[in-house]
Amino acid sequence: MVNLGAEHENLDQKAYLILKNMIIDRKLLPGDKIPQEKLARELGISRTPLVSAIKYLEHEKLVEAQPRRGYFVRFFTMQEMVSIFELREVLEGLAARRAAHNITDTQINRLKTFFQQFDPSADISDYKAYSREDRSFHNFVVDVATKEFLKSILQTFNIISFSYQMISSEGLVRSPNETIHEHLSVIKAISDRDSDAAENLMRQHFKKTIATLKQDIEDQRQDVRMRA
Amino acid sequence: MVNLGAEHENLDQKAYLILKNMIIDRKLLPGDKIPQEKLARELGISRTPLVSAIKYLEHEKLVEAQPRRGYFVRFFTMQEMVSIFELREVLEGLAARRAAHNITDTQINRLKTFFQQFDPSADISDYKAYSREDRSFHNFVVDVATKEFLKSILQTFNIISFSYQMISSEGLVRSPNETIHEHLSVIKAISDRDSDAAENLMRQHFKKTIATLKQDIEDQRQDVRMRA
DNA sequence: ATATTGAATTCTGCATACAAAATACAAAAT
DNA sequence: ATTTTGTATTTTGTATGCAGAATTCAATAT
Repeated sequence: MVNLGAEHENLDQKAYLILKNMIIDRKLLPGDKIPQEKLARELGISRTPLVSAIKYLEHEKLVEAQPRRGYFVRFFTMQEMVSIFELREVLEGLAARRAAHNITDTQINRLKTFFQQFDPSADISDYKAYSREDRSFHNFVVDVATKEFLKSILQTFNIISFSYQMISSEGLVRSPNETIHEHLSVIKAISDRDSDAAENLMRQHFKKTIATLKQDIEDQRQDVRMRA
Repeated sequence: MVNLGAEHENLDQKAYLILKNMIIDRKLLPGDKIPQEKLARELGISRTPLVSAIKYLEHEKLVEAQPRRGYFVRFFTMQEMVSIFELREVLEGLAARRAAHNITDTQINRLKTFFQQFDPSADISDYKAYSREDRSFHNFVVDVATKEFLKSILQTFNIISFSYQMISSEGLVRSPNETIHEHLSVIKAISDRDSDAAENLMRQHFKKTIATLKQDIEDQRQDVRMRA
């Protein structure tokens, strides 16, 4: 018998994934109202599962409810982006620690391939590719850490970070040539199964990003809302 | 005009809070199926907002969906409880750091009143009162830290910890006489606005609890499910 | 020209309806 | 006595219906 455990994926879930992607891909921009009737028609479903999906996203803080007025894609202020990175700092710090503790030899081999395509001593100009690798790398660490709760929370914040691409190019706060050494050192610590180092290095990595973010806010000195 | 900003609280939200309390108060036990029709009738609402509420709780991992079969109050294994405390360690560590940074003089005065009713040198026997104080204290720190995301995530895990009271008496993993000194030292660090110390002490506090939890698991050496 | 009012329209929040799936249970078969 | 089968009942997942709130927009007043 094939695929006994086949997921009965309901419309909620489908609508949820589609909506989420619309936000990530910026088909829906921050501030936009979510047109229930229209969207439901486009997706060929009724409002019921769509509303369900919207409420998932409300819980993830990607969407904001205005009672009796509707649901809107959320704005994030720079200050909120700092909060998100602070959360990622401690959560991915924990993930790195768990990963160092749990990782298998096979996973170590895979881990060591991350960022191999980039030469740290040269000028890394393909921001898009680097950004993609960055995202995969962080997701991989979380996967290895393998704690359900941690994973589900982090997915949300990861998405927020990366979906706000306008912070700077391709969602990267700092340049590849600056971060690649940090990435490589985290990879080394996890591969060495050194939990303490893994957590500390990951946190340092984020602390530096947060410092840069805060500096950017200082430099701009406006109450900049993060519309493109 | 009075209470202009009155919240238009919808039935979703009401049902959500009621359900959550039913789980915390153990009116609904882990493993129990959530009876939609019956509950809706009891609450005097239709299934629509109730299902909405249930799905909130599913997202918070307090409830588990079995497609086409219904929703069930989740079981947590001891291992999962350890994961939850690991999360609380890093998240409340961050909260303590932020609290030390943000706290006002008024808040410091309030903070210092926590645990005053207990004498650290005597034998603290009222576990129930201590447990309540413990919970208020942790919530207060999170409130002072005041970051929306952090707060909303932590509320969930706090509730999971405390709703699983059977771990030991009143949800306390360790005895009051053991933890009160740690609580007082966290209070001091935050009052002194020493961010680093606040984070470290809070993390140490949790690390010890986690160690005790793990030891308990060793001692029991069974795949104990956490039904009362 | 701008502000105000009020009817027409749209949309939300909730209840209800209903088909398909799951469950319970009784009767028949082993 | 246990297992199997078939039927009745319950419950889920989704669509639809509807009252009332919000919004729009044109007509009137300032």
